[in-house]
Amino acid sequence: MMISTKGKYALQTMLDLAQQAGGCACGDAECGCVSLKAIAERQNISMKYLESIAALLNRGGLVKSTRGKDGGYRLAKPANEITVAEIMAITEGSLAPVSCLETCSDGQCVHADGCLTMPMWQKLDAIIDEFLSGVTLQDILERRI
Amino acid sequence: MMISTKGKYALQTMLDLAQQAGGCACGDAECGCVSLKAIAERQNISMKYLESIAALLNRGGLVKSTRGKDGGYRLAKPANEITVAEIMAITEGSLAPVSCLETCSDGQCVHADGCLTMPMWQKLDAIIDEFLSGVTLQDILERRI
DNA sequence: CAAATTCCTATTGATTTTATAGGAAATATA
DNA sequence: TATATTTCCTATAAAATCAATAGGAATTTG
Repeated sequence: MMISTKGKYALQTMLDLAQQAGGCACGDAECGCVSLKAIAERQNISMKYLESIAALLNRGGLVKSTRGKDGGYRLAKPANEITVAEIMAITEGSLAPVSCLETCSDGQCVHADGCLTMPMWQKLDAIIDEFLSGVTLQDILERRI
Repeated sequence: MMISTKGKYALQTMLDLAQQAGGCACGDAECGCVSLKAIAERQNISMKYLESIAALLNRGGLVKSTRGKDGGYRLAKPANEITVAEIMAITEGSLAPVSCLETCSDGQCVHADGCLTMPMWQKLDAIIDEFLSGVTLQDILERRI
């Protein structure tokens, strides 16, 4: 499996934030602050687990957080500027199809020269990245894909 | 990671078999029988682990085996008719990018109707399969990719 | 001050990966 | 027939990763 529940939950969370934008309890239509509790309930995900995922998205700059009562998360950019590739890169670390792809790029593989299969893995990696880089949250919400 | 060492070793093994075809110790130019011991040494893989991988390839119909002294494995089809997709399907079970893709196809997911992301995962799955189905052992050996 | 929320660190249980071990069955050759 | 070599089969184990869970500190609103 390429994408674990971590990446899957992260995408669900980002989509939830995009959908709920402007519906914050604070009354400010511009705010769009959504608490993890609300997301966890709607998406049926353990809240404690979601906390660790939200922390990744926060550190990765995809969401902004507000602490304290009535706090929560909101998207750091418009939904049409956030791609699935970004979300996966932050939560899954890497989507490289084989682990040695990164070792190879880093020049750490001693067999890199004679490796017959690396060009194929590199191309597959590029194809996957190209596809996911072309899908934004907006695309998914509008069912354009 | 999408492809574990199991799939990676399986591909190495198949390439090794394709390269050594005809070079069997039995002297028969048509035989091409290669022992796991030889493959394990050349590819630097644990022989006992390779045994379990070879068993998968055998049951999957990609190789044929001969038991006993001077026995070994050989490709069940010409190298230009064996695709990487076949090898991965047999050794990795599935390359589905998310686990729920299969659950969804089986009609077991109760949220399938409203699922926003499934169409994207299905398309990604199709793209990956399409690519790997287009790469044969021969392509890799001739460095056509 | 109370309630709600994010933030932080540590731990745990389950699953998967990556083998290892020991021997049974088959085959070629001397 | 005996021996060496090889595939075949089942069981076990060590290590890594995944998927949470737990407890509380820090922050903010009212």
